[in-house]
Amino acid sequence: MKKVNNSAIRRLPRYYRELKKWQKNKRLFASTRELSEILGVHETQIRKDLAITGHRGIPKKGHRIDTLLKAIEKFLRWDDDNSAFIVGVGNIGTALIKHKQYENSGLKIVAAFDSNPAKIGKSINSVEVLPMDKLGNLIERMHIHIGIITTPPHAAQKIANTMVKSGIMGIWNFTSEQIIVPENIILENVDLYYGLSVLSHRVSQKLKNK
Amino acid sequence: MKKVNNSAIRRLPRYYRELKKWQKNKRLFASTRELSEILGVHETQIRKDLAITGHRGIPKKGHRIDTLLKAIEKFLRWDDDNSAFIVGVGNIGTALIKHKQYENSGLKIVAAFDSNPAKIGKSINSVEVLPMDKLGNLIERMHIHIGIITTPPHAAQKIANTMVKSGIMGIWNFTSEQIIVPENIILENVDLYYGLSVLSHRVSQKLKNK
DNA sequence: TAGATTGTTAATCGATTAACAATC
DNA sequence: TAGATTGTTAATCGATTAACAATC
Repeated sequence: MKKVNNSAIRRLPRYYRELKKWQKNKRLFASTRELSEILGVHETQIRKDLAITGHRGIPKKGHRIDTLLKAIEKFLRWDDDNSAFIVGVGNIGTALIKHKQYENSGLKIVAAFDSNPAKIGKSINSVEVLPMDKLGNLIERMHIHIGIITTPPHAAQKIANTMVKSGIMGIWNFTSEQIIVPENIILENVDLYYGLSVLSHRVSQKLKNK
Repeated sequence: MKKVNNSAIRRLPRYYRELKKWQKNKRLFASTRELSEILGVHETQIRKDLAITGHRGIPKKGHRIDTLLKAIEKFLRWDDDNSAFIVGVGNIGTALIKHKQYENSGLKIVAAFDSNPAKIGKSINSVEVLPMDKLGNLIERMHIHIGIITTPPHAAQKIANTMVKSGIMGIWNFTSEQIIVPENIILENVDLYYGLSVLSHRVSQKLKNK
């Protein structure tokens, strides 16, 4: 089993988004040098990252943008069935649902769930909001593999349990709750405040040295 | 100049949040062993991270929670003036404003800005929404050091320019736009979709191997 | 052809983990 | 005291960067 380079996988969508822009401007080739300058990622790093997709560049010209985009899509399995359910239609949940079409991310949010009766039955970008008690059943029936949790933290563990029991394979957790899942379940935690401590620490440091 | 360990700084708030919970449950001491088990961070890692705050644990007992919390606050300068302005009162912006009090993050959002006249004048959690044209002026007058950008991507660079010109020192960018700032400005980019590619890649991998 | 840009191997760097003496 | 837990030094690991031959 060849080991996967998660750092590279995380960076690929950034390249993808930038390349999409270039494509819109009718450019045909991209050199890692230019990507490097704009994205602030080391040139060699980008070459290695692109290498994992199997795409080959042409010396002196760079990478053909159209085939490279396809290679990234293929490598990240954006053509596969990445249907997901989202639970919690608050601000973050709504943001994710609304962003889904113009972020090229390979994710398809097919339904939303909320416990608030005022929200149930409504649609956001044609994603319907359903009552919580349908969650488990629909995961099973629709063979959904990815669950997104954007509820208040206290509700997160219970929802995760339902998801796991119904056959979800990966959970994308936006709450600050430390969710516990069986070992075979893939869990990605998103901490909105992750970078803040570094930012404020460095700003304070700078103020002090003035 | 001793070098700062950014990885450790990013992890400290996680320890902090967990310890706060323990404190609420009237616990007085915390061992790195227990923290390690709950947070899934290596025991030695936690010891090293806590060491940068200068706090010392007691062999056989662990760290006194109350003094440790204070030490983390002090190290991360949460007592300093971390007043910030936020620009863009959409879903993400609103989420950040609403979360501000119960997330212990040392950040104080003191005003919001938006270009939508329908939003101007309103308040979210007693944070007033002001018109965009007041941004630069108020940054200067109120000596704000941190700016948060939660607008659509296309507006981000212009706002960053205004912020920089008015004296902002750190920018927390939630848009997918690659903002360019002078070298002396601290920039933290948040990519909501950062972990998604790894999640969906691993889920696809798993499905294939079934 | 000459030279720009590639892909890859080797070297460096930094972060994580292991080992262990110190100590309440 | 005995032993649990600390803080730190050394070893490992993985990711980043440098160097360079290959090639369109």
